[in-house]
Amino acid sequence: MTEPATRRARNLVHTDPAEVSLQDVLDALADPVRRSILRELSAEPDFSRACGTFDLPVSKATASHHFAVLRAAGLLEQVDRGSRRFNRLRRAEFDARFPGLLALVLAEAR
Amino acid sequence: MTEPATRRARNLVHTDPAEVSLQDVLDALADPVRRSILRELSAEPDFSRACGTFDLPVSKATASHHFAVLRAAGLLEQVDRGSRRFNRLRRAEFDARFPGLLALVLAEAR
DNA sequence: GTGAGTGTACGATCGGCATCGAACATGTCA
DNA sequence: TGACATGTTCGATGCCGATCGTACACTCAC
Repeated sequence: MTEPATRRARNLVHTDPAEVSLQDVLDALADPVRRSILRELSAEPDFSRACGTFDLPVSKATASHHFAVLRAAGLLEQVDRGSRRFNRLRRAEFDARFPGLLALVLAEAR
Repeated sequence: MTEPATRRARNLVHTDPAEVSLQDVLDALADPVRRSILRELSAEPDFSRACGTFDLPVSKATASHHFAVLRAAGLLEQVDRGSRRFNRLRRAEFDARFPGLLALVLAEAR
């Protein structure tokens, strides 16, 4: 672990999937916009998509809120590169905590 | 399939778990009262518990609402016996539609 | 430095859902 | 028939979360 380079990165706090409650996870996954983020994220390599590159039917402010909820639920990891924030789906860790749940979301039709 | 005996039983409509959307299921499972119903139900034989026998922190009207939501989500089957309505957890059918999901709910601590 | 691009924080609004009491419907039993 | 028990329906209420516009913070390139 090296020191975070930028100031933004220092304020980025993550939640360990192992410490997330089922309640929080279900609340996070109950929103269709958030599930679409997870599906879109699962289709490409880790940290290849910044928040702003997602095609979402909501405003920039709302999208930011959804990313924060997903991060707090232990569903994704984010890193700052330049002025952008890149995302990674925490497949293994999350699946270890809630086996099969992520698969259901990613398999959802649409 | 025989004809329903009572009038109430004739108005009892069920939802096939195979036709339930992930959205509806997540909405149903996002409520802690509903999850407690499922857990309590899983601990005893099928159709051994009537709606009124559950120890829930809500009024009679609200409890009735929760049972209706669970039934609509394909999570439980109900039969009328006398003036009571007995419940069965649709383990196999639901697990076939959403593998692993019910297990997570039943394993929830509390 | 300035400017543009990216993302967050803040405050306000809005809609939907959980909740309730009361009335109603149904069924059982005396 | 009456009294009682079980469960649903109805209308109203209150709260929480999704949503937005705006302002702000940060980073990079020039």
